[in-house]
Amino acid sequence: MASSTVENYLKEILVVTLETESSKVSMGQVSKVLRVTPGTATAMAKSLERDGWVSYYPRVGVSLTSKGKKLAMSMLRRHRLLETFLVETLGLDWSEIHAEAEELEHAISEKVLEKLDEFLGRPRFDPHGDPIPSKSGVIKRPASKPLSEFSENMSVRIESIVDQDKKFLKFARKTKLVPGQIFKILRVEECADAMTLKTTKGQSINLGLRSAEKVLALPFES
Amino acid sequence: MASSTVENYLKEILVVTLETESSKVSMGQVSKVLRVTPGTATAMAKSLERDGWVSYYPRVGVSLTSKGKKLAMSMLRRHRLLETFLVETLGLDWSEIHAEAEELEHAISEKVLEKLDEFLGRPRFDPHGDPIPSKSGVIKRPASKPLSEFSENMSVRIESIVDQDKKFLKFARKTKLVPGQIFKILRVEECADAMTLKTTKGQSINLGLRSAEKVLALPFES
DNA sequence: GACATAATTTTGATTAGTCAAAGTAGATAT
DNA sequence: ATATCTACTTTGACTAATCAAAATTATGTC
Repeated sequence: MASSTVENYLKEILVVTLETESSKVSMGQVSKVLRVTPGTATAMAKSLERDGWVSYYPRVGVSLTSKGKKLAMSMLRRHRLLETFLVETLGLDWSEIHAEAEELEHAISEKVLEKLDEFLGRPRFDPHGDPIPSKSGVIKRPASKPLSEFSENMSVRIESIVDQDKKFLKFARKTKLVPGQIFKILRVEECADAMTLKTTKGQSINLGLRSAEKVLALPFES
Repeated sequence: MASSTVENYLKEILVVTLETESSKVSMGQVSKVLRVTPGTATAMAKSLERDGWVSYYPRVGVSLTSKGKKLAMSMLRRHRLLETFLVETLGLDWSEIHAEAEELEHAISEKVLEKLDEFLGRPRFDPHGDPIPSKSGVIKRPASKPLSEFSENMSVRIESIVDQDKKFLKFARKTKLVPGQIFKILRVEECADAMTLKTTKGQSINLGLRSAEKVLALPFES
């Protein structure tokens, strides 16, 4: 049985792996995402390796074993299903579900999760638009890319918000910058580090490119 | 912040306090309900006292401080609301909800609990018929008593099942020995350690007195 | 009152997870 | 190629929670 600490390490290692698209995650990254000192991350890497969750390459980083990946995927599934439940069923605010799911995901059993999945109608995406891994651990990542990479005059459909920063999430919500919404890219000003979007209803939003990197979208054919 | 171990100790101490109706709980009882060795219970009693959750009287036992009682009540509330949710909303089996709620109760926040309470329509009793403490920690214990203490020819209304044993819960469910049901006590045979009940529909059930002690009921005036 | 028994406490040890601070190894720059 | 900087590892220490087994204290019996 993995402790919830182990579950957290594995989940975060998986998330970083998916984000960076490189199989090894450095101890620096691990210690940063888990908010522990580097020494702690190293110590943990060793015991994760001892228990067969990861391979540890000193001074390079860790990569998930298949056993580790399986558990990490299952954690991601729990997390995203719980977030869906918290928003859809209980009506919690979008900006607070992450922390809540973070706690609950370690306590919910496979059995309850299965019932919850059924109750929710087996959703395939969470409220952020991120895909929910299937029971067998398969995850379909749609070919979305950051808003910052689209060019002027394209229409896009928001897919997900990568960032978990509370303030940004609140802003995103207020401006309807949420999964499913359609926008047209009015202007992209590389030199001014900004872009302008327009909703289908004509409202326009100014977005720094830094923030635009955090919003994934698909091209939208109208 | 109390660890979930502390939460468990306090909750179980509260449950024993309510059951035995005496304010001090001996270390023997504590070590039994929490399935730890006596030495562990003693060590824990000291640190619970250090942190202001209980008063510890060496060689006598512990009693909850008001701070400890408050947290313990809140745990009981979480537990019972979660059990209600697991049965009512997710349709889990009566016999498996206890263990599930035991895990989830440490992970659910006040905010989510509040939303859950609202979603469930602010129930006042859990699926076992046990009262759910209010947010402020008030609990109404109905004046029910064990089936074994009723006499022949009385009609009773089942209030709750004290035991958490899986097999017994399954049996209880099958024979409709569940909260709300009405039975007539046909016979009580102290010497044979058994009693016979009859449902309103005429079916009869044989119950050992040992088991009858675990079923609480109220006299029922028809 | 002395002795056996049961309950409780002490003691010594272990594991998981953590930090601070000192040490080491690679990469980078001059 | 040497010095420096940064990332990583090691070391030593701490807390929470636990157990096993020895020591202690009540309790009840004769």
